[in-house]
Parts: sequence; structure tokens; C-alpha cells
Amino acid sequence: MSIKRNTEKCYCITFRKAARKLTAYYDRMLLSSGVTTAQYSLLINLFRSAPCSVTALAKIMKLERTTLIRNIKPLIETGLIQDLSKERERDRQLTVTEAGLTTLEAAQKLWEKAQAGLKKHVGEKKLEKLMNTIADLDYPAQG
Amino acid sequence: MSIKRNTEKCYCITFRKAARKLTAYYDRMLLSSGVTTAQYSLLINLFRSAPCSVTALAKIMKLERTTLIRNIKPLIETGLIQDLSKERERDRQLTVTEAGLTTLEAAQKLWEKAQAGLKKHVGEKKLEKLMNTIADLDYPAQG
DNA sequence: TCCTTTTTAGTGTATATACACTAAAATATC
DNA sequence: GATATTTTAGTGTATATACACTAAAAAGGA
Repeated sequence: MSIKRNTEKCYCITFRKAARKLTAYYDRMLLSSGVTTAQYSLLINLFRSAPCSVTALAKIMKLERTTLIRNIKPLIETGLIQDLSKERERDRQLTVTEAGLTTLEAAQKLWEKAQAGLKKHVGEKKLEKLMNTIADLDYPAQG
Repeated sequence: MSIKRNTEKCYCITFRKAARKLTAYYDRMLLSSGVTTAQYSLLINLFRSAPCSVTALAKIMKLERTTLIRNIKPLIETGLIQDLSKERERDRQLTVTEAGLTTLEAAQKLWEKAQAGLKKHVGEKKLEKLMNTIADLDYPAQG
């Protein structure tokens, strides 16, 4: 049994914590719109591509399709998204509803404030550099 | 109704995606140990501080206490963690079990490989810089 | 046309996360 | 010592995520 007590910081955990903090900031900013940051992302992406199937939207958003199905659910229930496809039709035709557009408009304004606030706080150059770095990151297949 | 179709990339969403990818890489690396990266993190942190209450561990890990309670559950069920506190005692006394230590030892070796693999792939300097940047990030309170 | 393959959607189950709330134990205060 | 306050744990509920699997529709090929 030889377990090291002191190890370097875990890159993964550090990253996850930062992502949570950042999410909390954005969610706080979007609070009055009634949607979360993930939901805003879903709405704006659907808005751009509607009418759109779940699979197509998942590809656009680079999200697991089954995750998207789950994320869409509360938005359909609250009437922000609707499915125009017919009974027994395979491809869904998701669109943003009128109510969804109203929400989206409000959320976008808040989101812009969030982006601007972050830029101001962190520094745009630093932020851009950071984003470019992490967006390009890919990982070893096996290690 | 004025919703912008083309906006800059969302810093939050970009970050979340990167965190998911990174997590997938670490989880893949730890697969044969039987624990996820988050569970490894929990185990090693508890190992360092045991016996330890939920609240204390949450502070150490900078995690929501109620989140930790939920994360601990499967580890108690699979016998990797145990609670030595007595009936009706308030403070929990969480410790890593023998089985937990065995798992932890294996997981730590894999985790080290994951860290090393990432360093090699991304470049240690770049990675360190990135981590320092994101660890220090804090966010506007209101925007 | 019939059969096979591919595509699409969805469910079951699980981890990870957090907020609001309750319950109870421990501590402080009078 | 009795009461008020603080601390600790835990549950209810919800979003976010992903893997394994099933079902059914659509497309392709013989």
C-alpha cells in the first residue's frame, strides 16, 4: 500500500471547479430571464437552426443527443420550445415558441451583460487567449 | 423582438465543453480502477483528512456540502468509505476503508498517468499557465 | 416488393451538481 | 439549568450530463 499524500493539483478537478464558478456567475446574471445559461445556449442555437431535429441540434451544440433530449424537456413543459413534427414522424421539428422568443430576447441582453462584465473583470485579451487555448485542447486517446 | 443571430462565443459554454472533454479523458484513464475522477478526488481528499465530517470535507474540496453528501453515497454503498461516528452523533467521522485504500492506490497510479499524458500532450508550461489563470479567476458579483 | 441497414428518438440508470428546506445535535447565553 | 443560537446532516427537487439499450421510422439493395 503506497498512496501519495501530497500530489500536484489535478488539472481536471481544477478545471471543473472553474467551470462551476463561471456557470454560477452566468446563471446569476441570467436569473431574471427565467432560464439558465445552458438553456439560453439551447434556445439561441435552436433559434438559429429551427426547425431542427434533436440529432441535428446535438451535432451543432456538440452535446450528447440524449443529454439534449433531457435538457429540452423542461423547455417544452414551460412552453418555450415546441415540436412541429407529426405523429409517428421520425425527425422532430423543434422550434422556439413565441414565449420562447420573448424569453430569449431578455436572456440575450443579460447574457451580453455577462460576457461584457467578464471581459471587463478578467481582461478581454486574457480571456480570448484562454478561450482559444481551451477550445483547441484535445486529449490523448489512451493517455 | 430583436434577437441577434450571430453573437460572439459564450465563454461559459466554451468552458463547460472543455471541462466535459477533460473529464471524459480522466474518467477514461481511471476506468479500470472502478472510480470516476470526481470519486478519486473525494477519496484522496478524505484520505488526507480522515476522520472527517461532511462539512469539513466540503470546505476542503470547495464543494457544496449537499453535493458531497450525494457523491459520498455510492462510495459508502460500494464499501470504499465508511462512517465511524456513533448513533445520534452529529459530526460524521468519514474514513476510507481498506477496500477504499486498495482502489485509491490503483486510481492514483492511473491518475498520475493521466496528468503525465496531458502534460506531454498539451505541454507542461502551457498547462500550468492555463491552470494558474483559471484557478485565480473570480467573477463580478453582479456583473 | 421484401429484407437489411441506417438513422432517429426515446428510456433506464447513473453520476455530478446546487438551492431551499427540515431536523436534530452542540454550543452559547442568560 | 433552561432557552436561544449555531452548526451539522440530510431530504426534496431540479438541472446537466452520458452510456447502454430499445423501438420504430426511413433509406437502400436484392
